[in-house]
Amino acid sequence: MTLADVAHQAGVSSSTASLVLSGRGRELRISTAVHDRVREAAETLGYRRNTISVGLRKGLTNTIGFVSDTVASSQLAGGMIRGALDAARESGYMLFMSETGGGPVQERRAIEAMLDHRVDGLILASMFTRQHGALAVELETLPVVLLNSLPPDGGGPAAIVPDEQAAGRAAAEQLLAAGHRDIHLIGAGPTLEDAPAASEAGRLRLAGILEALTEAGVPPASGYPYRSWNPAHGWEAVHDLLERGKVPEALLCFNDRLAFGAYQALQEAGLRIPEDTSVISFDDAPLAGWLRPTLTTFAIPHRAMGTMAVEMLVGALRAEGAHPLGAQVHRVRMPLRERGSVAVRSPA
Amino acid sequence: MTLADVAHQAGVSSSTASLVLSGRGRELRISTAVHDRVREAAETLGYRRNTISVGLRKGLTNTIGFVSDTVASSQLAGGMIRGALDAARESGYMLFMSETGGGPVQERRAIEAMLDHRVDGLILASMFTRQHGALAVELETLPVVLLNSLPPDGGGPAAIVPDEQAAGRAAAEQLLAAGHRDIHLIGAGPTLEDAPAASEAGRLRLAGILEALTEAGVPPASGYPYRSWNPAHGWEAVHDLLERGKVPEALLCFNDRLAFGAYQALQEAGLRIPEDTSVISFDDAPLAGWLRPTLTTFAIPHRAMGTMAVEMLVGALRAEGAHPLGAQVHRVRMPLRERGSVAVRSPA
DNA sequence: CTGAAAGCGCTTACAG
DNA sequence: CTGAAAGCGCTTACAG
Repeated sequence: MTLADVAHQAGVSSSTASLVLSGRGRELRISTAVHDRVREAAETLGYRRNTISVGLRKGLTNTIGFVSDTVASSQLAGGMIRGALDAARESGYMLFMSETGGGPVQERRAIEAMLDHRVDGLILASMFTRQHGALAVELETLPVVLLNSLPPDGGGPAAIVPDEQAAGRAAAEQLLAAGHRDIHLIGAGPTLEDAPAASEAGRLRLAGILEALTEAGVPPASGYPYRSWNPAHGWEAVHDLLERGKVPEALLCFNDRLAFGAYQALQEAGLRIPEDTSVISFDDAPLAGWLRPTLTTFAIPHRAMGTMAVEMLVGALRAEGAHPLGAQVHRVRMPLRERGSVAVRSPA
Repeated sequence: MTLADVAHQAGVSSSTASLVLSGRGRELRISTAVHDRVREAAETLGYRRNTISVGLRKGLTNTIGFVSDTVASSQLAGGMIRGALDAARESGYMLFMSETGGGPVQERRAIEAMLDHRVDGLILASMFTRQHGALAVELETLPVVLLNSLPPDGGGPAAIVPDEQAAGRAAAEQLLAAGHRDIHLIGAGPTLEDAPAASEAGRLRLAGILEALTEAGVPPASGYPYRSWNPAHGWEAVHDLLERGKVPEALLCFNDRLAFGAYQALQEAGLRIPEDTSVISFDDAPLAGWLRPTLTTFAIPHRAMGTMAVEMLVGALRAEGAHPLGAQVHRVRMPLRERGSVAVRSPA
């Protein structure tokens, strides 16, 4: 079924059929009769426009490349894909997916493959918030947005990241407002220097936390920096804390997996959450809703970020055709999921 | 940079340049000199073949569509995407991703979009193993594979699913071999009728379990059927079990989330795993490795399944060009991850 | 208001 | 051994 078939069936030229079917018929004052005949022919023949030929002819493929390190397979940030996919569908774009595993060489190859397929725009997504390496020059010719990573030094494309620092502040403020003064940091701290080097999120969360605590005149009671943030680390930190003989009033965990480990250590010691110890955290992984009690945590707005990435791209494409996007960094608010792990402490 | 540019630079026609660059030069005995000149021109000009024009000309796009209900965003089966992406890269294919949310109308639309973009083959993936609904007729013209779902009644495309029944058998046998005779089923059972209607996995796991237990003359001590399998259900079941005053010897949980809930109830009651109660499960979610003790569970081989789907498609495409795949159902073995939650019971 | 022609960038018979 | 021509299925000036 080609356009020629439809045109023939409707008894018009393929130019006319093309005009009608692409919606430019009215504008060019094609008669209603012809209009209807073409529409009907297309309908009865079950015609569908061949996107490939359109792509070749127009130089635009209605296609966006989504290159990530391990977003799909790591099962932690699927929301970004969901948001991107939804927004793409809304705007009539298709998404090419690709995973690099994180290596710059693989990233380069993945991007080349995307370019070979003539994507109209490109999303470069990261599992964890980090600073992105230098980008290939070819990328200066089409709109690119960094999703969950920061532009390389010396400028770069637009970027979308969670507002980690604000969330850090908010987490500390949440505990302070609940009356806690004995606040332990699990994952980083106690000073600004004790942040995992590779983690932008860690650095910013810590900065926000320390700002709020300092302003309140309540320095952290302790800090347990770790390079990676898994339950075993959370368990270890809290186990150590308890061995020193003190029951912490409040634990500020740098992510939900650490909080899970903290739960385990607390519960093994017979302590109750939140009556004995309050816990607050970041990420809002599915886990957070499964814990007992459910975990109060600041969500990474993955889905909103994914949506935003596609919308920015589509906006740029519709604006003046495939021009590079400015180098703004968009920081998206991390919403608080208030659940059951923070207790209000009655003033002593 | 087009082929014409390369040809011009090398001083040959674009036919010749095409032949050389597509690797058919040797075969057609093009002179080494010309060969080298074309290669060099392509190199220095940074020529990359325009996949879109090739697609139009050949009618083949080197593209596979991956339509799922919620595989990427549910964050439970990311391995399927990973496997598919890896295999596609290996074979020089690109993957279009799309998520339908599960509705048949949305699925239909997603498939049409894929067809409009002239994918060479199609993967229809499900989050949970289920029977797939009827497929549109258009799909009879290109290779399709169902990933993690079974063909509709009356035949259909090839399908890849985990071998749930064998895993059910193996799980029961594992507990029996460890000397357990007091085995409680959490999630389905105690009889074959007590399976969640919508879950193919539940039905088959249960069938396998009951086969093995019946053969051993050890009927399940109890069964707790649930329609959905979340930690809260696991907790509830085990809480109920304990309220009846008995400490179960072994819990056979229908997935890791249920097992997590069982852990919570057991630990809140001061029971030790696996000393007091053994626990075994299915899925091998990331959670399984985070629990204390780590959870013994049968993994869903998501990644292998994803790889297999692409390889089958590519095989069919390379064989005799885009013919439909036979209706075999491939059942992939679910490997046991033997960890710390099952104890050997000394004979009383 | 509608049609004929050119062209997007390739590949593939077909000549020579 | 190499080149000229046609054609994949569209869209877009350009005529009329």
